[in-house]
Amino acid sequence: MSDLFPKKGHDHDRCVHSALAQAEKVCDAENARFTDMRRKVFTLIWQSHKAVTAYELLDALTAEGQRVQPPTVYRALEFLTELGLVHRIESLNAYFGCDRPDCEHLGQYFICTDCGRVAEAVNEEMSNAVRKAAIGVGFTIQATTVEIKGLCHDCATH
Amino acid sequence: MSDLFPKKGHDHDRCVHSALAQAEKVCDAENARFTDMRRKVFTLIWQSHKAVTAYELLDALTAEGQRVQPPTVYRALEFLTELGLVHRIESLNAYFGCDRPDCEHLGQYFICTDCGRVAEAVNEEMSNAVRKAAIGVGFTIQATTVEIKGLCHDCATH
DNA sequence: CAGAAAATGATATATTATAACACTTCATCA
DNA sequence: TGATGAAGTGTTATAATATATCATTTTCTG
Ligand SMILES: [Zn+2]
Ligand SMILES: [Zn+2]
Ligand SMILES: [Zn+2]
Ligand SMILES: [Zn+2]
Repeated sequence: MSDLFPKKGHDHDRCVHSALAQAEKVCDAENARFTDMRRKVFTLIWQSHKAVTAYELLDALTAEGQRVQPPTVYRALEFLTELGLVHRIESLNAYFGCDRPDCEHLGQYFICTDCGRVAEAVNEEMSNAVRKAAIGVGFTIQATTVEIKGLCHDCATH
Repeated sequence: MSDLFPKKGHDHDRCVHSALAQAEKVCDAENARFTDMRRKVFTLIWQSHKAVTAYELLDALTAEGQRVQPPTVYRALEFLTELGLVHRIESLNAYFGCDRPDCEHLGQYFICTDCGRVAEAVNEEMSNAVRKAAIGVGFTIQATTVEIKGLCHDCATH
């Protein structure tokens, strides 16, 4: 069994650090500005491996002393999702940080209903099955979302 | 290529009629009451093969002379979705009628971004791929949603 | 028919998201 | 370097989606 969800007690600061570094790189490559606000929102999203709602981010910013309004958060989220640094989980109305922003995004997510963590899958077999199903019915794919809810290995076994 | 979306100019009254008959049967089998309000909401959802929002239903009911409040619509939707007569499309916050309420629901949907129609797929290969991916990462599935957006065959070729 | 359960009505409010316009910051180039 | 336009953020208002709570009505059961 491959590791999809990070191990308990992993060095999460390292996740955040690495995510920030990758984000810098992506922004740089895209000539996009990784402004203070965007960095703050991005960092807040990366506080955990859970998906976080726009208003949770708003509250967190307020708690930090920043008094921002919804549009500010939604603009940052729009920027980050368009660059693929953050993904939106439709069934949760929530956002979480992509840990491989440089890879192709297949839109496949495992969502643990117990611990709340989200993990992105990159599974060719699923993509192929979707593609094949589409061809079979004459459908031209623009975007696909696969949201799989259940129990992560940790939660299922503890 | 198999037909997934109904043909243009098909006899939609027949879709509605058949859907109502199936719904009656399901409710009967489940000892669930297919009340006037539930039937009205169900019928409104079946006015097209598109997904429809709760507030569109509310407006339609109002236009019919019924002055109902949001909870009334949401209750009907909850009832119908729990019985599998209606499905919720997460990425649209909208609901559409299941045309095979007696089959297993795999949660696979094709959504045409041009004409707005939704079609439910029942594709074992996709399900198997999802199941296999989950096993591969030690994930216990509770529910899966596959929402595929793009162009239906009609819209792609016209 | 009485009493309990289920469904709906009604009011209020919570949650999620966007429109519109003003102001500030930043990149660019004359 | 400083005018200029584009990009980003602030601010206010409001739209769109969804639920909590309690009152009333309808239906079922005995
Ligand atoms: Zn981590
Ligand atoms: Zn978990
Ligand atoms: Zn039809
Ligand atoms: Zn179409």
